[in-house]
Amino acid sequence: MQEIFFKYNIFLTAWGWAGLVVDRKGLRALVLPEERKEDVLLKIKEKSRDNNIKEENREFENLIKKIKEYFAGKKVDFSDGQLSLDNYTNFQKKVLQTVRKIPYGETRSYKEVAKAAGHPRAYRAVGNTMKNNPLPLIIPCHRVIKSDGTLGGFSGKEGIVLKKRMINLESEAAPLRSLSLT
DNA sequence: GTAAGACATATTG
DNA sequence: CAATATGTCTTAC
Repeated sequence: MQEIFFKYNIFLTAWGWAGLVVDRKGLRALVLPEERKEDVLLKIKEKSRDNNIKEENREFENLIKKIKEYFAGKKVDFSDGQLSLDNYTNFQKKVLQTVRKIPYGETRSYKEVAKAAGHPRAYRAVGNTMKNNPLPLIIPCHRVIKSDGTLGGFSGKEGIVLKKRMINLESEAAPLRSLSLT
């Protein structure tokens, strides 16, 4: 009586093909835009462990629309909606929830996140959690950078470019910047 | 101002 | 026990 547990959808954004996975509890995983659609599917299968996975074309239109708007440069808020985070430890949940509250166009350091999550010295463990973040963008781990102002990591070497691009996108879209950049 | 190294540090598998 | 998407500090360009 196992029904389908995972549903996924792949769609085209201004930055490339992106994908998402949903289970009963809520949004479970998200794949950031890539050039090739088949690579997105591959990542989705990884994240779903290939189990009971089914393509679904109608259910997530609202969320997909928001994601498309985001990559088109619109200021979008993802801080509502049900997430599926049961597999994670308490520490990881706290960190992920903390990061989720970072507003559009702003950044926090790993250290600040650690402190806000109630573990002031666990900044390095915060990095570990970011690496395993199943929901980039929704949980805006791209807004978490190093204390010295440099970017830190983002899913491999290629990923850094994307992180920078996303921060850039948000800084251009956010109109209320009193400071000009150097 | 940048680069490299040492050491501290928390959490996970 | 080892690994890590960090933080500070020190030293040497």
